[in-house]
Amino acid sequence: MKEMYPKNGRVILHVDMNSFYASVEMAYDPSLKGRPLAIAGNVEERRGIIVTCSYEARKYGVKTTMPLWEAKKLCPHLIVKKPNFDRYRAASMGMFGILRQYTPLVEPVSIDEGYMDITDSFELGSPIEIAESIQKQILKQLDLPCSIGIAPNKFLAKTASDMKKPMGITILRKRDIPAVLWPLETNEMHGVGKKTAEKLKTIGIHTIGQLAKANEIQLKKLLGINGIRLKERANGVDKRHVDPESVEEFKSIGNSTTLPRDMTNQQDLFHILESLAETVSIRLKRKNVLAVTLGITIRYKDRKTITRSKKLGNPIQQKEDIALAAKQLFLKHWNGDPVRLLGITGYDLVEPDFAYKQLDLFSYEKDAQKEPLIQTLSSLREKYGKNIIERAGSHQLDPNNQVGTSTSFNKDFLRSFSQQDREKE
DNA sequence: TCTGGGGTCCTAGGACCC
DNA sequence: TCTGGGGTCCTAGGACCC
Repeated sequence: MKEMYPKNGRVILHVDMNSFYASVEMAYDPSLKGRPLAIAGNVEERRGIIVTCSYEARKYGVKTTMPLWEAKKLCPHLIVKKPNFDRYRAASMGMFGILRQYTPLVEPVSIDEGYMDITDSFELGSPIEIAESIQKQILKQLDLPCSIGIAPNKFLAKTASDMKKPMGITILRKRDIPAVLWPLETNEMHGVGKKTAEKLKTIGIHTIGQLAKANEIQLKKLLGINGIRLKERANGVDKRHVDPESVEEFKSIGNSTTLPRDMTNQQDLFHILESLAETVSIRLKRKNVLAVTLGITIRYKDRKTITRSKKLGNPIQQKEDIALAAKQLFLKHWNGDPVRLLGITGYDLVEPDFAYKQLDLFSYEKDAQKEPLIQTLSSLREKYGKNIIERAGSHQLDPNNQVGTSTSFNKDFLRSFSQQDREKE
């Protein structure tokens, strides 16, 4: 087995849950199995779209991101459910807990997929045996299907896991690339979307094989550094490591919502901003970070979308501070047209003791900002920062902010977890 | 009856400093 | 008096992914 893999090479798995949200619902309610099921946001509203759907629904042409009304037209007896994120988070924790039984080198990339580096886990068996064992265990303990890709790097593992669904295990070796990868169109590649595929066509590149042999100067001019990277990937080259820490590093935390109807009234819009600010504040606290930069998103009736952001003097976390900054940005940049979506995002996230030091500098050596559109308690605090210093330094570790590694995870636990979560709200 | 909400990474221009 | 780049920060937007 070992000679299959070069001494310095790695063995990477990509584990990808199949139609995750729909599968979790089926695990909860087995009577849903074998039926066309879709999970959709905004079920009661006019703007619902399909988030995930079962394979039975896909047979009717129902697809992710399709508007709900269109999906119902294609499949009139479609079962539609609202997302239960608590359930999905619990299932996700169970899934990653299982993966960590095989190696600590597990990197979650989203709620339903992750990479593993099993190069040094061969005492557990061959890569295929390990993949089969993982797949069986996830099915047995959580009643959830997944596909697994086995390859010498992340890109190829991700590509491989996509090739057999549901419940597939696929090996993709370097030497398979010309036969398996190169005939495909470029937009089949992870990292190439509609726009990039169109651009590539303008220089005569239609397939991954053509991309693999493309002129680098031309690629760089067309796509920047990303062009070079895509050519490397097309040749099966990807040097990124599996990084178990990356899940802890948040770059931004935000919340946005499409309004039930387009709105023009400033007070109504402010109310929305206040509730978004509250959510963002809760999430910042849960992750135990403060935001140095605050941004808003405004989408107008015609779907034209702008983002505006401002770096703040003080890192913030409280909902009043977030709402204030968001309202200021909104008033400064809103053109008065009907608004379809509003969002608030915190960037440049820092931990409380870092924020404490920052605040120390800011409150004693610098003037507070000079453009208070709205005078509130919060903006006064911004000027006379002492209260904020106490607050920023006082946050405790949130016990909910822990990654689950439970090995005794099973469906019953999954149910009870979600039950508790619901009761809390 | 068009098209959600959570993110990441990259680019590019202007301000500002040296 | 007339002249130059380089580097970094901040902001806005685009592309992509799940």
